[in-house]
Order: sequence, then C-alpha cells, then structure tokens
Amino acid sequence: MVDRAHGAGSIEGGLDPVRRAPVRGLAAYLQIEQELADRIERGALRLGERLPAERQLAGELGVSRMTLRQALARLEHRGLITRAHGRGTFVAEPKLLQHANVLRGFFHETVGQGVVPATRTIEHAAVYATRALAATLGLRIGEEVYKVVRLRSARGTPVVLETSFFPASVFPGLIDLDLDHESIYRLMESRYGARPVRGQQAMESIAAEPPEAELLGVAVGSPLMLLERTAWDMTDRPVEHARDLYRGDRSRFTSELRL
Amino acid sequence: MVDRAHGAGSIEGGLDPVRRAPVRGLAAYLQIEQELADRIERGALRLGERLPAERQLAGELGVSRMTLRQALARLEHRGLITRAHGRGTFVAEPKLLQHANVLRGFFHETVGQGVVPATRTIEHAAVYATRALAATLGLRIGEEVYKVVRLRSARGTPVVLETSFFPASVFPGLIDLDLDHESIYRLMESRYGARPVRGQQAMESIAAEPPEAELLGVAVGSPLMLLERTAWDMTDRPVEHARDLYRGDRSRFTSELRL
DNA sequence: CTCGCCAATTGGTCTAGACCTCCGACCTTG
DNA sequence: CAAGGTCGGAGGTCTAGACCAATTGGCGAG
Repeated sequence: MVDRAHGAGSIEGGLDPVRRAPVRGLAAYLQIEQELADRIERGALRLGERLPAERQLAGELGVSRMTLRQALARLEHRGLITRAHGRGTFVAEPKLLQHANVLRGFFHETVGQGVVPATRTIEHAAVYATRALAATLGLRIGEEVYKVVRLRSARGTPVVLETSFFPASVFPGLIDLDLDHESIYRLMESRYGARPVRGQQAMESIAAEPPEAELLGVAVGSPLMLLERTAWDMTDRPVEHARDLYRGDRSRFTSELRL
Repeated sequence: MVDRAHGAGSIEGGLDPVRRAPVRGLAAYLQIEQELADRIERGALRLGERLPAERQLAGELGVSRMTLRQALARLEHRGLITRAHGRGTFVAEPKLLQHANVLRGFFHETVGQGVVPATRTIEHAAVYATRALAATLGLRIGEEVYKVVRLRSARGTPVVLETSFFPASVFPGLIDLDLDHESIYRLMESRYGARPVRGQQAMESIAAEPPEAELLGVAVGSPLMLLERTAWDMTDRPVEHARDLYRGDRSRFTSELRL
C-alpha cells in the first residue's frame, strides 16, 4: 500500500489489468513503467494491442492521470508503445536489439540481431608503439603495446577484420589470456577494472587492399568501411585503439542524433 | 499573450530572465525549451551557471511548475542542463563547435573547417511519395513530396551528392523558393517554423554507380559513403529524408560516444 | 445510399498546490 | 574548534480537475 518514494497519495493497484508487485521506495510511475514493460516484453500484451484509455487505466491503478502519463511517456521513449492522439495507446514491437558494443553508439545491424559472431584470432603479439600509436594512446614511443587482430564472422561469412591495440601498462599479461573464448571487454573489467566508457571514432569508405580482401573474402577494390576508434575508461586513461575493416556489403551503421 | 497550442492557462513571459518570442500554436513547454536551449547555445547562459529555482522561474514565465518541468526534462535529456536534487539546475555544455550540418552530429572534416562549400542544384521537383518514402516520412503513398538533388563541392572538387525529400504538406511552396542562394534549413525555420532537431541516420560503404560516379568525378566502382538520414522537428514531425553520397577519398566522419 | 456534421472518446497540455527527500549553510553544543 | 543538529531551499513526485485537439462512428439530411 505504501510503496512510495515520496510525494503524496497512494497506489492501490486495485483491479487486475495492471497489478504491480509493490516495491517500497520506488516511484509510482517507475513501478508502472516496469510492470507494463514486463508485460509487453513477456508478450502478455500483444503487439498492436490497444491499452485501456489513460483515464481508465489511471483509475484502475489508483494513480492520477498525470502520473500514469509519466510512465507512458517513458515507455513511448523506449519504443515499447506508440500513442495516437484521438485513437489510443498501442503496444509496439519489443525491440530487443542493441548493446553488446554499446560503446560504439552504433549498432552494427548485420552482426547484431542475436547472431553470435564467430571470432578467429589472426594474430596476437606484444609490439612497440609507433609514433602515431603512442600519441593516440598517450604513451611514449617504443612502449609496449598488445596487438590483437581478429576476424569476426556471422553465419559463416567474414564481416569485419578488427585490429586492436591495448597499452600493456594498463593490462599487464592480457596477451597471455584466453582471448578466443572470453570477451576482451569482460576481461578488461573483471581482471583489470578498466572498462571503456567514452570513445571517439572516425569512419571512412575505402577500397579493399589485397591482404584484407583475402581475409574478408571480397575482391580487391571492393568498398569497405574503415572504422578507427579510441576508447577511454572512467579515469580518462586510453584503453584501446582499434582499426576495424567492415565488409561494405554486410554492414550498415545506424545512430541517433540530436540537434 | 495567447500563444498556446491548447490547454488552459496563459503564458505571460513577464520578467527578463526568459522572454520567448511567442509562437502561436506551439506548446508552452516547447517554447520554453527552445528559448532556454537557444540561450545556452548562444552562450547567454554560461557553462555551469545555475538556473533560477524551478518555482521562481515558473513564476517569471507565468506557467505552472509542472509545465516548466516538462521543458527542463527535455533539456536534460538533450544534455543541455543537469539537475541535482537539493542543489539546483545547471547549464551543461554549450556544444556548439559544429555549425551548418550540426544535425548530423558528425563533422564532415573535409568540407567542414571554414571551407564554404559550393552548391549546384542538379534537380528540384515536386514528386509523389513512393511506398518506402511515405513510410519514412509518415505520409500516405502518393502524397506530394519535394525532391532536391544538390552537388556540393569544396575547393572545386565535388564531395557529396545530396538527394533530399521534404514533405510538401509541411513546407508548402518550398520548391519555388530560391534554394541556390539560401540555406534550406534557414528557410525551414524562418518561413515554416520547422527546424530539424533530431535525426536517425545510417551509413554504408558502397561502390559508385555510373550516374553518381560521373557527377562526383570518380571512377565507377570507387568507394563511396552512403549516408541515409531522416530528421524530425520539435513536434516529432518528419521534416526531411535524405540520401547522401560522399566521395570516399574526400570524406571522414567523426563522432563522440558515451558509455 | 451517400455525404457531411456532430458528439463521444482519446490523447495532449496546463494548473495550483501538496508533501517528500536531498543538500548545504548555519548554529549550537561539547 | 570540531561534531552534530536544524532549517530553508532545491528538485522529485503526485493529485484532481480543467480545457484543447485529433479521431471515429453514428445519425440525419439530401
């Protein structure tokens, strides 16, 4: 009954249409958002189905319409519902995509969608930082750096050739770990406590040169997407610089923009 | 005085701190959002500066606190302000290094940097929306759409071939205006009061086909960057869909990422 | 039967005020 | 002088009700 963060009023959650498991201390609109999101993602509310009108649903939940609308606004922003003036509120499709490489902000559509990419390590070695690499990673020239080249495939087709550089000073011994069966990013976090949280990237369209063309299984001169990126951890230490070559015919990068 | 979309009450905009240019028909919280966003981006509100308390600011604006909070929530989401429980609301970054193509979030490095691109209009006509275009712009199939194809060059070299579509219902008569000597985006704002504020884009690396190869001055099969984008205005109306083809050897797109 | 208008329904916006929690400055106290 | 409590101001949540605008379906007029 008293499952409020703060504020006046009370949640009753009376009827059946939406019955939250009361969570003490969580704001009413967040509880409602959570419950409705669960129902949608579980499929309890079918795609395209119309929700009860706002006034009615608010009544059933024992909250004011404005409070319910706060929850609905968040669900709409998440893409779980759509609202149409004069018509009603409808369940949208559960968008399960995204996140794996959230850092990129981009979503690589081909590899994405639940398809687990196969990874083949082409090369991994400790090398010495060149002038450009040292500048990028904030190191001195000649400092030790781990280089990892991996070919990732989806559904048996090579999609991207990733060449990554990690500063050895931040990840000592990383090169000796089992990189084939464990995500590098997971290892970064679990063993070194350094996780990329910020990045800068650049994209270019280039023609495939012989070495990468062969690995990616395309003709020399085919269009590739070159994605160069550098990532920093929470304390602004550079943790990775990478040069990724995506097959043009297997890759599409999307992003949202503001202003 | 009565510059309302709908709803009760009235905006007075009394004191000086925030004085909106009243726009008939635009919701109060959107007007406030716009005005505050402008001030922040113009630098009239300095970085880190504290805004007046919500109750005070709402009073000065002649709106209720809940209405003001709607505007503040949107500004916070856009990253223009930060709010701290018990402390206040503060101006975040002015993030205004980008200009003309700000919407893209990307900075087209080659064309960017002070170089004023020359624009040549290849085609401009009123056409009818195909199925795909209608879906993208939220129109009915066959509805009128303005198509504008422009070739932009920097330092005498063609760089990008832009094909844009604008819904005629939003910009009636746009096609008859002087698009060669006036920015389309400026016209959107000054004559129609619709400015893109949000976008979704996708990038692909493709090979040049004969028509665009000739216009861009590259060989057929050369790598190009295909950038498809759709933009919405503040009221979530689609205002543009574009398909841009950049020369791969003259373009590099950079972006910042979080998380 | 068709067209157009009207009314009910639904989401969109707004209000005025209430109580809660967090934060920080200030003051009291040991 | 340091520790701790108090209190005012800030944002966070919530309400009950009002009017506006888009949509839709039914009903009446032609």
